[in-house]
Amino acid sequence: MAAAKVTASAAAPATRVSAVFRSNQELTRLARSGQLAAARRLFEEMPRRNVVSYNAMLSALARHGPLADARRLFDEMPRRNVISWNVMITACSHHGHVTDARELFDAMPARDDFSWTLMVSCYTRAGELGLAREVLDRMPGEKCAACYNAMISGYAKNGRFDDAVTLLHEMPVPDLVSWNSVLAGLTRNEGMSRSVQFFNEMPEKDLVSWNLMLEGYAGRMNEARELFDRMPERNVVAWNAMLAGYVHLSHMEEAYKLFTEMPDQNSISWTTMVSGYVHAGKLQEAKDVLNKMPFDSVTAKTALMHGYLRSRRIDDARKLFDGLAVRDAVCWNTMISGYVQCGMLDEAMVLFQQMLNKDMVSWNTMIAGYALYGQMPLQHFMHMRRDSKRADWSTYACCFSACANLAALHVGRQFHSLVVRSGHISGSFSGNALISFYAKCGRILEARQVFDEMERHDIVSWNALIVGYASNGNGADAILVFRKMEANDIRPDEVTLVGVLSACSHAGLIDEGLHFFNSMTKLYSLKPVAEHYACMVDLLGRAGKLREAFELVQGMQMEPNAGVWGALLGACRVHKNHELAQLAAEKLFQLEPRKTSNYVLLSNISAEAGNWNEAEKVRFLIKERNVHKPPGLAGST
DNA sequence: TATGCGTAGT
Repeated sequence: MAAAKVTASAAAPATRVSAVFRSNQELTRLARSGQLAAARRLFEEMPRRNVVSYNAMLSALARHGPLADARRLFDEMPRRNVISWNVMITACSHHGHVTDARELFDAMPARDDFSWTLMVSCYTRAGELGLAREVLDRMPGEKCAACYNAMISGYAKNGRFDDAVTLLHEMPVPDLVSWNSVLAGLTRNEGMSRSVQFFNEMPEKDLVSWNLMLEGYAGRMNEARELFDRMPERNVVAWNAMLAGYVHLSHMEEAYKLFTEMPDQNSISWTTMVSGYVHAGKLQEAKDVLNKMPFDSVTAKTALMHGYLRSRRIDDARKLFDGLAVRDAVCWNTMISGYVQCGMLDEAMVLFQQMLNKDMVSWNTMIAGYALYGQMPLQHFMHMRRDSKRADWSTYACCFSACANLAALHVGRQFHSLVVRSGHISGSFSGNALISFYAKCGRILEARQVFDEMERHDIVSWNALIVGYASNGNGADAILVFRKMEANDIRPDEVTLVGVLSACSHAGLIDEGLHFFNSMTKLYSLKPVAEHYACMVDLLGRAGKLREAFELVQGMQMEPNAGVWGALLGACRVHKNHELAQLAAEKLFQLEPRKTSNYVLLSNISAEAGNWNEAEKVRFLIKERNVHKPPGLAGST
């Protein structure tokens, strides 16, 4: 043995190096495609490993395994280079472990442009824009464009367009990616009128810019088509955006026509078709498309699995799941949630325990499932959560939000006592979730008690209490808390104002509401967003001032969203304004073509107005557009 | 060879 080793190393170091090289390539491939088990096996079997082997294995674990495993490998590595550190930071960032990411960033011996960019995007992803900006500003020398872009898209995603544009102009050479980041924020959050304006002002445009605009027109196919025809060139992404538009409207004939006309279809085009048929309730067609699909795609199979599960065809779904070569978190969660919705909690639990990379959705699904069926093996969950100790606050937060959404007061109380015993109450995360939980369950006094017992209050704590009072119809107390918050020198944010405005609305404080709304910008330098307009429409609507409400909507700087039209529609119902209801409903159907409650509301308004023809027409629309009731309420189908 | 994901699935 020893002799053979000596000969090998003396004979041809070059071949040995290339063997490691080849193994590394294979390892990288397995890591990329998510074949974690195979990657592990190869890594274990490799007679020699270099830093690249370790990095490849680390990135496989970072992307597809539990964070703890990645960390263990990172700590065991004989040698690390800057990429090892960067991969580890990425892993922490993806799992929401921002503090760990920062500790690594501070500890690393040398940083490259990548590291700085990673840290900025880690913070923006967590909504910590201030900290992200500090990192960007601290970056020595000439800052790279990617780092600026991470910050710009962080601002844009959070609706801070002025900051995004300001930073864009501070860049030595703003590239197209920077412009496109802002445009992406606009098309996804602000509606199209502002996007069009920005798009026209862009110094140059590429395919990404055009495609973002197309994506923004989703469901408004006349406008989309017009833009599509105007494009100087089209790639598969553009075609896919058009396809998604038709699919979004459940116009599957048109989608299919487009699909056959496309110059080339990629895996996303096929997946879009599969999911389109699934949402249209056409499972056979979905299955046919999937079978013809020349790519192996977890995403497409997950879509069909979802369809089966919605029709309670558990065995068909499970067969698909078992046949998957690569399983990511989404497909696990889909299968687990399918079991939960069918009341098969034991099966759900078995899968949940087998799942390696559980995320928030997995935990939420299981906890909500047990809460739904009135059981909750609390200790069991807490034991299981040991594998990622540091995320304990998030477990509690997610328990509380599950309980709150289900109004599971009793179970939530049990969690509360567990939190107290485990000492996690001091952190504001679980405390804030607890406030919201009690408030959502209508126990505002208990919410208040939690708030009073907390050591420190951040903006979220104050907001939770204000919104809590408001949603429980106690507008006066909400405003009292708001005044106290101001007295404590805490600067209100957008959420605070949503709470305050809805408090005024619930309490019938019209003048106060108008005052807060009109002085938002001046007093708190907050620009009203769609949610604030929705509150004001609600406020004016409740007071019977429908005309003022409608004028407010027409004067909006941004595209009114579904919340705004929904508030108007609700007000129309109370005050029996049939014409305006019709208009608001039309807008809602465009924005949320699949939401049953909108159709039902309009149908009811028409019926109450004695307009039976109209009511019948709306019911027909529901059938024609294949609008589905949400799963769980669907009964036996 | 390894790292900041334009479009798809919970």
